[in-house]
Amino acid sequence: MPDLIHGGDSAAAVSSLRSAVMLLGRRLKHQRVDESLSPTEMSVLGTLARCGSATPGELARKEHVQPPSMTRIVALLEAKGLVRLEPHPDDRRQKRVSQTEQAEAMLAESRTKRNAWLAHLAEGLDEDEWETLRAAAPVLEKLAHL
Amino acid sequence: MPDLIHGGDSAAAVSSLRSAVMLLGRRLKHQRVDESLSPTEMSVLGTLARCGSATPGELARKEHVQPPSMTRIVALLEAKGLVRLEPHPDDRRQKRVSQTEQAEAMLAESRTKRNAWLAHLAEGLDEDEWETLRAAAPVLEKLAHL
DNA sequence: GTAACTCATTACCCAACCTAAATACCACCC
DNA sequence: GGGTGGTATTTAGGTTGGGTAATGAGTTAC
Repeated sequence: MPDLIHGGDSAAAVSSLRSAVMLLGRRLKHQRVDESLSPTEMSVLGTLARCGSATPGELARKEHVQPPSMTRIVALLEAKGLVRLEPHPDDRRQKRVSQTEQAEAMLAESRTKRNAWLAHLAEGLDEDEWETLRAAAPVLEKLAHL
Repeated sequence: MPDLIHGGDSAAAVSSLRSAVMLLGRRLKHQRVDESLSPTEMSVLGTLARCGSATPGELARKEHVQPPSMTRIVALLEAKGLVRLEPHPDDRRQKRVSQTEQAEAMLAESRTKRNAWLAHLAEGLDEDEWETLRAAAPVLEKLAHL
């Protein structure tokens, strides 16, 4: 078993990580900024904010969703005016997706509300625990994208 | 804004945490030990392993799921022989749910497979990053249950 | 003993994915 | 240049894991 490439008791950590991530994910689903936006739609907007613009296929890969799902998500976002669709300059099969100014504004508002919710939750954590979490956030993000 | 009860730039951490948790959760959904078991069903078995036994209502609260959903989940688990249902000794409205030996065996196997998957993923992480994650796991779990 | 509450359940519904197949396009080779 | 294989997106249809509302059975308080 190639499990203990990293020392110690990773079994417990993995198990704990898995259940915590799933549970937190379920709860986060209910904490939407805009009721009409699904968690994945939010996530796509976040990705676009970081990457500038991308094709539907790229987005599907980054979000680990199948292409047809991304098509629908992008279509919904466009209908809400949060995303712009342009033809790809080099390849007419592809499209370029980029966020609108409206999306930026919404993301800002979103960040504020999420902060409030998580800060409220984090009141049950002491300063050390929160610091641990802050350190882990980027690692978790890296792991999720591997 | 009651966001900065803890110093620094929690906004970025929160945002990062949220998207990472959602993305990882989506990927974990596909990494099932037993194809016929949903993530929440697995989670319920885990909870039962820790707590011994519980009523459907207690389980629903712990998993942050509505009671009717837990009824269905428990029924499915029972049909698969992973869980036992007994009448509650003191209150005939309630029931006691406890895991079977079969469930314990499955959980053990599950732990092995998940380890393999996550260890594989974690090969993209260096030792320090993995250590950070190990430290964060219990905190994340605490947070998820707050 | 009845009113009010709680636990579990039943019946029905919906959202967010998926797979398979179709369409449009590019790139290579003869 | 025309066919052939491969890729990007979309369309169509299905599954699943939850949710809400309403019901039934049992308990507790008055």
